[in-house]
Amino acid sequence: MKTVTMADVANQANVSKSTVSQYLNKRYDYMGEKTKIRIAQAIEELGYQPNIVARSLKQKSTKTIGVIVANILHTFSTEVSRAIEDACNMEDFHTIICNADDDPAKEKKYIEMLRAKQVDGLIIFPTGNNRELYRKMLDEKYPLVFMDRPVAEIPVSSVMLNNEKASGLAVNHLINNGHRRLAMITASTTENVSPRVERMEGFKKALHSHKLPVSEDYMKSVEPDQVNGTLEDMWKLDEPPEAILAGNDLVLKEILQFVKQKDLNIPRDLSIIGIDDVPYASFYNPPLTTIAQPTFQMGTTAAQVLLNKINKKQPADNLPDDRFEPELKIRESVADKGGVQS
Amino acid sequence: MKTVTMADVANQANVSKSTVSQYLNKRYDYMGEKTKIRIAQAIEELGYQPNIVARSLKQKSTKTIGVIVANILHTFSTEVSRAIEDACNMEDFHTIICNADDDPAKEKKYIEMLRAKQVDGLIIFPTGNNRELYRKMLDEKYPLVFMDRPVAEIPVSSVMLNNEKASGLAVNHLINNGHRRLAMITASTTENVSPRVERMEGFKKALHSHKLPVSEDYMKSVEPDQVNGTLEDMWKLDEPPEAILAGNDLVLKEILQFVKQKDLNIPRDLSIIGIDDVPYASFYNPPLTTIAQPTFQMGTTAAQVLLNKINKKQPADNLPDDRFEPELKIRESVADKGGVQS
DNA sequence: CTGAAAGCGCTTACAG
DNA sequence: CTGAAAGCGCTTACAG
Repeated sequence: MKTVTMADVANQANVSKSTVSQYLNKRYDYMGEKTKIRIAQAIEELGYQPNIVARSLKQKSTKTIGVIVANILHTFSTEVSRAIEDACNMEDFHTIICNADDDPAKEKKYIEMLRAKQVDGLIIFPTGNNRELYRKMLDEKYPLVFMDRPVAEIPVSSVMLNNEKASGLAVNHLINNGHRRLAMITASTTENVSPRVERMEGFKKALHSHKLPVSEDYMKSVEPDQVNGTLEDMWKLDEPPEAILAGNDLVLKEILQFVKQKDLNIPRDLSIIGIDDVPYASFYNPPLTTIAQPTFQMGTTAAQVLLNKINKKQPADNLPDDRFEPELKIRESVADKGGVQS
Repeated sequence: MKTVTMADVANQANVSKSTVSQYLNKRYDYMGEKTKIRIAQAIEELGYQPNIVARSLKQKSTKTIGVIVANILHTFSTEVSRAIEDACNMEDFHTIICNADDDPAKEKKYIEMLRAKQVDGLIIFPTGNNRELYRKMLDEKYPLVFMDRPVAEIPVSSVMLNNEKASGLAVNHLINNGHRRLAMITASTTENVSPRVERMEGFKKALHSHKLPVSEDYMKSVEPDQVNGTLEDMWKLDEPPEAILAGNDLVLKEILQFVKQKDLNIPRDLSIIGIDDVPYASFYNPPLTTIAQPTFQMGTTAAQVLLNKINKKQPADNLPDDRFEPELKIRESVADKGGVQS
């Protein structure tokens, strides 16, 4: 299994390595027709495949980018990653996806590993706790874009959802259908993960603007494994909520499990809206009303912004953060209690 | 952003590049204590990060493997991929995942791309239509393992499910619960994709062994977008099936959609079992009885077999194909019609 | 139109 | 205990 190299091709074709290289890179400008043919034949006969590692070393570009996802278990992450991959493929870039598992230490390890592998740029769903590292990359002008979350004081372009609006859309829909006692559960906000904070804020604001009371008992930010206990507590209240907004897909799953365990009927006993249009939403019983994120657009945009930075088409992080619009997908998990349609 | 190289570190520490390299590779055998410290300091001060691309070129090993999945939309693929990643991480190997999208042309492109990138080995969920390429890799003794499917006449170790047993488990469970009219739908077998064929075979055999008639009207292998039409046809029969076995997760999804559209009740009107333990199985309404594949084990095994080949611990493809055992997860989508429990 | 030469950033016998 | 030198497989000015 001796590998055939460019030198072998050059020999076989009776030209120099330089010429073979030109040929491979389609710089045919002054190349003789017969030379081309000889080279093509030699490549064919020897079954030559260029060694990209060698090329990368010389060119100082690997034509690949890294993406570090905070947590691959979210459908959001997988969908966005796929969109990034597709967009990169269009431009002949490859993609290496890593899962930080919500662990800043892992995130750091992956950033270093990917940079050691000389990826040309990074799209990071930041855990938020590697500020020095982010800062260093910014200072070095290393091509970087954040996804889903910004990082305070690190002015790097970030591709994000309009999170407040996402909650607003849900609250409006619920209120328009006659609901009054609305609850919301998000994942833990202890790390100050901004989408969770913003979604909760949006929830409060929307309640306010409808002149509804905002009760702390109805608003919880907890770890997934505590969602069940949290719901138990709510159900012990004199007035349990009539509707609940799940801050993301993992929370939704826990809520659905609780509903089953309590043998509640959706939407008769409880209306549900989930942020993230989970894959089973349309064929669940009942079909689930959700707030969809435009994952495809978001991934595509992130890839384009990064590729522009890599290609120096865009000098700095001067553009405003992109905020993408959520979309309400009305299905059947919200009861019609005779509210006003807006 | 001038990158700092090993030469810079050597200068700073007043040693040669060789010594720095030794240090980095922890070959401390004869290294002076003060030398070590000087090098460590220099690395620290300069913020030096080794360039893995350069190392790979020299060492002719990238410490990364590629995995080419037939279709990333299957939960099976994503779960197995994650297991492979984890197993590789343990051994300090990286993983690049590519999605062939059931398209042999894409598969070929990825094989070539990954080999050009000098990955040390490949795990392929084969589409089956690149036999010459597979053959070539076998001949070159390039480290390779197949997942999910074998390839006829290409004796490369393949990690697979015991597919016949998977169907058998489902049929037995259904019959034990008093069902008689059993149907099965799998994805298209036109490409001779063996798991689909084997699952259908297993279904037939199990029926036989229970002395039940095998009706062609109840056994269909079609593309996902034809599942709905196929079911419509079955429901026009004088006796539609009482129970249906979904050959994989994508087929299951289509069946569930059909059930909803026809407003059928599971399991009163129709019992369902799906091969692949889909993530929503436990909290669907009703919870879905499934046949689970040991995806974690399968991925881990594939990674280990490949890593062994790469490390030459294992000379050839002499080991028998691994067949992994499916597991019946009894939940609530199968009616109890008073059969005999086995 | 094509080739000789230098160099990308490492590693690795080998010499001392 | 450490260094000089060659080489991994390419690309790219530059010369002719």
